[in-house]
Amino acid sequence: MSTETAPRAFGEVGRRDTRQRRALREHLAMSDSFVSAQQLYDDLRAGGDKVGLATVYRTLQAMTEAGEVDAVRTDDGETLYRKCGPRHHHHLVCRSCGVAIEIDGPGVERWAAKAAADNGFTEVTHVVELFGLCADCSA
Amino acid sequence: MSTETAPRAFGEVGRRDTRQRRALREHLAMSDSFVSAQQLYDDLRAGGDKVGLATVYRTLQAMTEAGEVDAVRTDDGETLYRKCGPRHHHHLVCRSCGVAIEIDGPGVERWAAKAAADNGFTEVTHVVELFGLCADCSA
DNA sequence: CACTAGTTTGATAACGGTTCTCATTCTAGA
DNA sequence: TCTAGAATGAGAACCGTTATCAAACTAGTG
Ligand SMILES: [Zn+2]
Ligand SMILES: [Zn+2]
Ligand SMILES: [Zn+2]
Ligand SMILES: [Zn+2]
Repeated sequence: MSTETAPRAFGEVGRRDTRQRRALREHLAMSDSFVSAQQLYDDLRAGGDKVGLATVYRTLQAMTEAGEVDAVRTDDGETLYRKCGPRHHHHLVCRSCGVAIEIDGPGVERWAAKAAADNGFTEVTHVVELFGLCADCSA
Repeated sequence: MSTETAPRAFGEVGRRDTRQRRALREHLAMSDSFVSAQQLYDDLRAGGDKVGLATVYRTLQAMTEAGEVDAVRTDDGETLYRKCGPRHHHHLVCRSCGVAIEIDGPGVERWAAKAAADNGFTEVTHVVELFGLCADCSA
């Protein structure tokens, strides 16, 4: 017998619980700002955690695919990551400090779906993000 | 006297009318699909136009800043360009062939503005694009 | 038409963020 | 305690894009 069951063990991503993944998850859980992989790498190192840059990138990518974190692309091509709530939402992100607010747009979802249907498009995904300067950074 | 007036001469971008810029503009005017700089470069070369890659990038960037063309970023980091109508609009873009339809979303504009205001954000811009498979590519 | 100042071009090097490589380390279950 | 194989990390490779800078070209001027 001994049929293999779901291999998932600890965290959501991957099957093994490593010091590096724990550090990353903890760091992300503490912040409500979007951060880049580089930034995260620097922060972890500064905090005494020994992590490789490749691991940061790999884990972040895996977490994104697993839906554990959200990712947005900045105008200059950097990808920023954030631990978000589980429901579908969009973001209002500060270009200066990265702080983000989750917002939902029920109308946007409907609008997107209708536009897709009206034009015969299938497998449509939408990218809907707001970038600006938060109250603090506006001052 | 002889006060300098607006230096703009021919096209919208830059002040000189060159063979390369003409070729680029013509090519863009003929297509309603989004294309990458690389693609554009290959197409122009294949069509007999001698253009340098740097020039394609430079011109496309300038045209984008001037509002002469629209640009969207794909998931894999490429920037695609398209000659669009003058009014503010969003896009429904085919992931496979690049063909795009201009759509407007009055509700989206209002929603974005309200979210920004409600949260004290200033200088807010929105990125709202729909990606899918067009009717042809769906088959 | 000839001349020239200053813009534009293009081959190529450099850049920056991200992904790949692969030998070594570590985890989790037996 | 052992071990299979998952995970790590230093550095190389990658890839779209931008910078460099001498040569070519444009658009006025005389
Ligand atoms: Zn989110
Ligand atoms: Zn801010
Ligand atoms: Zn457009
Ligand atoms: Zn809009």
